Amino acid sequence: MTLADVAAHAGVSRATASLVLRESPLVAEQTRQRVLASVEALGYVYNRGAASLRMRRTNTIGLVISGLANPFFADLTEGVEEELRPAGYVVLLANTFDDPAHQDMLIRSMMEHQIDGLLIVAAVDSDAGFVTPLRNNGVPHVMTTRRIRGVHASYVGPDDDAGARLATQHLLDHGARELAYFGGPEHGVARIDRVAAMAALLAENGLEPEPSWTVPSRVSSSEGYAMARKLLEHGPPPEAVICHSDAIAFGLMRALRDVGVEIGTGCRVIGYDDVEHAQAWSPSLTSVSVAARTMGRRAARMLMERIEAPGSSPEESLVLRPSLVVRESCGCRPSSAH
Amino acid sequence: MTLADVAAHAGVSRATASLVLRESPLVAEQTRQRVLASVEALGYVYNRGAASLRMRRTNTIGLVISGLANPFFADLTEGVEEELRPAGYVVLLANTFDDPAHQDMLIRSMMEHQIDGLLIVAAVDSDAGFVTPLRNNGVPHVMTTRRIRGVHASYVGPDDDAGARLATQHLLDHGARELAYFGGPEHGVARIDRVAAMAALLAENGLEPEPSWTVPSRVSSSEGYAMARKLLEHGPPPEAVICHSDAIAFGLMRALRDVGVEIGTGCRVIGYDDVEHAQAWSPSLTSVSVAARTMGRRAARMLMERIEAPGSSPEESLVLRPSLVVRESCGCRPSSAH
DNA sequence: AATTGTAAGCGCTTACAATT
DNA sequence: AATTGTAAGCGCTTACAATT
Repeated sequence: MTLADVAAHAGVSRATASLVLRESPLVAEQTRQRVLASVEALGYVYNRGAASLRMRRTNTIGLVISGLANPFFADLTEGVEEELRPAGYVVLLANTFDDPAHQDMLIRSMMEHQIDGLLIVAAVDSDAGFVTPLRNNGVPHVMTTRRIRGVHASYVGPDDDAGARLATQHLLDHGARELAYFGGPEHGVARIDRVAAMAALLAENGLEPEPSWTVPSRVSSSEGYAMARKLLEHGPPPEAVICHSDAIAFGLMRALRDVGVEIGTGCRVIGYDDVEHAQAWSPSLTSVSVAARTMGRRAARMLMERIEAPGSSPEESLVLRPSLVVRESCGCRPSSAH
Repeated sequence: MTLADVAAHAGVSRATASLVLRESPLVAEQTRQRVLASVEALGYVYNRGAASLRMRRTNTIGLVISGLANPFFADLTEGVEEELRPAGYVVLLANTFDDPAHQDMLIRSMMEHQIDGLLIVAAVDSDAGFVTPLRNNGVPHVMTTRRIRGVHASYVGPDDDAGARLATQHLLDHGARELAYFGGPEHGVARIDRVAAMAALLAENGLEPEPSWTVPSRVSSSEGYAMARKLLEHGPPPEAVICHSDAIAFGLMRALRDVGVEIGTGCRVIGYDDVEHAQAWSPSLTSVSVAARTMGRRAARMLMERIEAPGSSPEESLVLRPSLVVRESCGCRPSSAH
């Protein structure tokens, strides 16, 4: 069942049939109707692969994510799709599980599928070389969420400096003097930037981050829990802690509960990402919100622009300002929790 | 940069070059090395689209998900990928946002991309006709997680009857007499099956579900919260409630807290899905676990088998038995919370 | 002038023939 | 007998020619 069958059924040439499918104005209304009727009658399904080969464009974009199970990335993925679908693109999704070697494989596989462009949340410990094949083959690409040291490519991500300052300032306003930045991948640029921003703001106030609690971790609630329990064996928590993610904050809060520290007074907690459940937790979690879905949309839009304007377009960087969603865990008592 | 270039560089024909890429044993080791060296030297990237057209097989499978932001489906997606990737498949992902019309579009789009098979978590209110185009065009497909009334297709999903009984029995063992099934899409088969199973088991004990709390809802913590708050205005909660999802349970627990009901004593709560944060919540959430990742793997495997054995294979149905992960919210006090 | 058809080609694979 | 090459074709699109 190919276009040739449709053409035969409608009594026109394959060329004409193709023109009506592509909605060309060159074909007479009568003929158009006839062809469309044949498509319907035969239940013809367009072969986009064949068309892509001929047109040298697949209308497919690759999305490489470091960990889909993280709701932050799931949201981002939804944003990407929302933006790309209406524009006629289809997304090829792949998960690296934060493994750089796997990531290299996936990028290669996507290139073999002739993607028109690539969106990537790079694995935390990516080697800077992962973009080389993309650049060499002129595949438009944009990185999002995570910056990798040494990689120069277009980028859409959160302003980590601003985010960390927002949280730090709020805690200082609460009168806290001992602050820590808890968790996050050790060499991740995000963690490094946020810790630096926090330290800078603290320094302006004659303070410095609590070293024993300013430690890296993997990003999950169970990791946050385990690490917090260990630290709590050696003494009480600092007055306030900013967590690298909401998941880590959930783990930390559970650990604090276990040892009888009251959250918001005994220890002020702020999370990062403003995940859906932050609101339902008790106490509800104050969190730095970076609007994952919006970020996905912006990144997708930037990629499309780069695909349209090939070669010429200079590398660009879009940084989104986060906001602080204030709830209870920092010690505030909002009039209504919801 | 095509295979022809590689062949020219290596001084062989395109046919030979193709044979070495496809790892045919027909070509001499020397020639093989020469071609591989040329591939390397030229930085050649295989065009899988062209090969697919010729071979009439794309090694691509479609995955249509009703809502990726739900961590349950994100896990499932990871399971699917884990299984499919090593087998040489690439997954085309699409999100329906539970919209049947959008779902129909996506399925069509995937068929145009010549997917070798389709895995689908159907939108809750899917029309039974959504499989027709797949069947008509002989596209192997398997449904997972959700069963749609009137649709006959291969399926991998949880045993909702067993899951609901597990939770109900546990609550009965705690001495609870007033039980409710809280939330979930009104016409969803899962909710209907679970409520029926619960009612059956209760009937054996001379009881019936608490009607005022056995109500449908959308699946999110904020919906669970809102609905619970509304019900709590009219009186105290039942002795025990099984929630349609962990997210709903989180919302419910928050609402109970707000009005001063102690969870586990004033009201026993059991969730469904055993999401990661169930463990970190306080109290930690007892939940019916259906192992989303495993389900994804099984569904992927079934699909691959159906692709290998075309036509012949009869429709099949694989049902996975869930387990009850007992924590604190039901009133148990496990020796260690983690 | 408006509409439709011819023919080549996108980058591969593979049956079969040809060469050593 | 072992290895390599020839040529056709997968299902489309599109420049250009041909027809009315």
